[in-house]
This record gives sequence, structure tokens and C-alpha cells, in this order.
Amino acid sequence: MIRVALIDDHALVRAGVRGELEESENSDVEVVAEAGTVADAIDAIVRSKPDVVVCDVHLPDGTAADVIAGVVERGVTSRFLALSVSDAATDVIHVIRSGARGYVTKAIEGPDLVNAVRRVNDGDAVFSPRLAGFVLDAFSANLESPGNPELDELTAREQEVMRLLARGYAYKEIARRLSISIKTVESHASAVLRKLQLSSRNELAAWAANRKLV
Amino acid sequence: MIRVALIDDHALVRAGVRGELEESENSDVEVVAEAGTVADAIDAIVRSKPDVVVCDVHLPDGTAADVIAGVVERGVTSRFLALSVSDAATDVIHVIRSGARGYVTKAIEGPDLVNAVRRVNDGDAVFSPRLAGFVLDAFSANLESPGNPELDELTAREQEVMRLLARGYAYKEIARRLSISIKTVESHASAVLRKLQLSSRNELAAWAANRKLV
DNA sequence: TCGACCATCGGGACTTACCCTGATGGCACC
DNA sequence: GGTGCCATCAGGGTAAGTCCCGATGGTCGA
Repeated sequence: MIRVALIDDHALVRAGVRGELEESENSDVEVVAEAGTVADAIDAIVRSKPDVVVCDVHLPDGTAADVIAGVVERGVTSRFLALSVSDAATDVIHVIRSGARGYVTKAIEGPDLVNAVRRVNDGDAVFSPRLAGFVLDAFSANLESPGNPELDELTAREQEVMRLLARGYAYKEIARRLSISIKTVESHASAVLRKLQLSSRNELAAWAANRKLV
Repeated sequence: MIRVALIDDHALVRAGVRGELEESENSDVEVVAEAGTVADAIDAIVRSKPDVVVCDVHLPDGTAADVIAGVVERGVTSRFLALSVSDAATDVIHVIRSGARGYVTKAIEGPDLVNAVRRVNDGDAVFSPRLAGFVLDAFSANLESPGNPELDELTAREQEVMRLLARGYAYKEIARRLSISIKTVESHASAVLRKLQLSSRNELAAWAANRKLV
């Protein structure tokens, strides 16, 4: 049996979801806790340690992200499925970022909801069809691109120095870390700026940030 | 019926997958094309325009990413489900980044594979349980956090100067752009560093880069 | 063996960043 | 009508970055 906690500020919604989860045929889902606020939810989850938490995104005293943060802080490892009327990108991203393994809208049908709970319980990722697209878009858009042609012009040592420069280390620090003199660091830094056609380490920091080399 | 193209360099694997997809009960899947190389795959997909492409990650003359790039370039909008023996993070991320909507390993069972194809066809995201975790981890780690509490401590003007500092502009440049004196820029910069507890503009650049404020 | 490239240093000069103290006027809140 | 916060600016100082000039030794390939 999959033990589920139900978090939603409307008792009616909770009742509806509970019905769908428990009364469908061959259901292996059991609702072991319910709550309507962030505070109550954290309490209930910590106490009952469910396998899966089905959680509304917007609650009277906070969001699903607050609930997740609260229970993670207390060492609970339940998996979270966010359930919301909202399909706004910011809501979705915020909750996913907090650690939810799935996000479905309330337009979902009963059997699909049971299925979603099962999949989340298995560690799988579940999204409503409409959401899958831009979640993956956001995902792929935020990964570093592998090829940086200008970077090949730098020698190995120069790249090493470049990375430390981009991270904001002072020459003195870089010299210490690489066990070389400040003057050598200056030489490499100079070569880096010249080859990348930049005029200061500050432009270099921006350059590196754009290419996600930090 | 869901029209599917099957890309894998081993005919035996293709036969096995085809069997699983077409011969399971109530199957609504139809294999309309097959190929074993990147070149053949692009040809076959462009010709048959399947709903879903089930594609091995490693092919003799390239990868699934190459196939996706090739057909997208030709205006085909089929959805891709990557199928591989590999569960290496780099493989997964590379393929997802190219636009695949799902990634499952070959350890998947027949009915689950049919289900995965259906879900991808619906625009949903599908991952093998083991993969869902770190795909989402990579995803969330690469999204900007909406709330930057320390940022609220900065006044509007200080934030403005901070952004320009992070972009690598010299004080002189910032002064010119904001039509104020260098000394004023220094004041704001000083306040920014103090409030963010940073010791130099170079650390600030790294700080801003991490929070994607550039 | 010689030349090309690289990593390693040094001296010196100039510019820039950063900090400190202190000042002015504007604006809002009580 | 203070009191505080903000934006604006100044002088003067230390530290750091940037760029010149140069030098040495190592490796690798023609």
C-alpha cells in the first residue's frame, strides 16, 4: 500500500481527492494524513511519514514549497506531488525547485491521479501534459553549452587562471592556490584578456558568467 | 493509433521493441518506420512523420541528439523517446537538451514501454525511475531562485549600480551611463559590497553569476 | 640543433578599485 | 521641526589590477 498525505486548504477538495484515490478499483493507495495549512501539514507529515504527499501549491499560510522545506528540514523523505489549479510557469518552477517530483493540475481525472501517485512513489517524474513541455524547455535552456571555440585558444594553464579570475579571486589568492608568483598570474591573466579580446577582469567575469563557466 | 518510428543499430533490438509495442493487448501503437543509422533515421522520419520516435542514444554514425537536430531542421515535429542501456548523466542531459521528451533504459518492461510511448505522445515527460531524480536535480540546480533576500536590502539605486558592476563596467563607465560622478558610484558600490558581505567587485561578479542576475 | 611555444619570474609605471571621513539637499514619517 | 534614509559629491589614502620592458628554463618538432 502507498501511504499518502493530503494537503489542501479546502476540505471539499481533500474529500474529493481522497475518494478518487481510495475508491478506485484495485487501489493500493491509503490516505494516512490530511492538513489544510503549512504548519499543520508539516506536523502531520512528520508524524505519519507518508510515502507520497499530494499537496496544493497555494495554502493560507504559505506554499507547497514551504511545506517541502519544512519537512525536509526535519529529515522526512516523502516524495511530493504538487496539485494545483495554476499552470503558471513560476508556480511550477518554484515547486519543482523545492524538490517536488511531480506537478499536475486539478483538471486531472481520478484514475490518472492514482497513476500519478504511483509513479511519484516509484521515484518517477510526473507532469501534466501541458507542463512537461516548458519544464523541459527551462531545463535544457539552463544547461551549459559544450562548445566554446574561443576557449580553445587558451593554454591549459591560462584556462585554469581564467576560471579562478572569473570566480573573483584576487591575483594574490590565485598565486597562492597555484603555488606560483603573482607575476606569473599577471602574465597568464594578460594573455587571457588579450586572447579573449577583453579589457579587464571584470568584463571577463561577465563573459564567463554568460557562458556559465563558473 | 500512435505512429512510431524505431531507431536502433541492432535489428534484433528493433524486432524486440516492435513486438512489445505492437503485440501487447489493446495496443494502439503502430511501427511505421525503422532505421539503424543517423542518416537513415532522418530520412525515414522525414518521410513517415511519425507521432513518436523511439531512438537509441548511441548509433554507429552519431547520437540520438544528431537525429533530433536533423529532423527538427527539416520541420518535423515528432516527439522523441530516448532508449538506451546507458544511464550516465551526461548522456541523459545531452539528449534531453536536444529536445527529447523522455529517456528510458532498456531494462524497461514491455507494457511500461507502451505506456511510455503513449505518455510521450501526449506531450508528457517520461523518465526511468532512476533517472527522474538527477534530471530534476540538474533542472532545479539550474534555475534562478525567484527570491534573493539579501537583494532586498539594497536600495533601487544600489541594485542598479550592482547590476552594472556585475556586468564588468568600470566605475567611470557606470558614472557615464547613470550621469552621476565617479564618487557617487563608489559610494553605492561600497554600500553594495558591505550589504552583501563581499570584499571586492570580482566576488560580486561571481555572486551575481551564481544567481543569474547578469 | 635551432626555433617556437610555454610557464615561470622581475622591475617599474600607470590606472583603477576600495575605504574612510565628511558634506549637501531632498523626502518622508512622526 | 526634528530625525532618519537616500542620493549626490569631495579629498586623500592604500591596495590591486593592467601593461610595458625584459629574462630564464623546459619541451617538442622540423
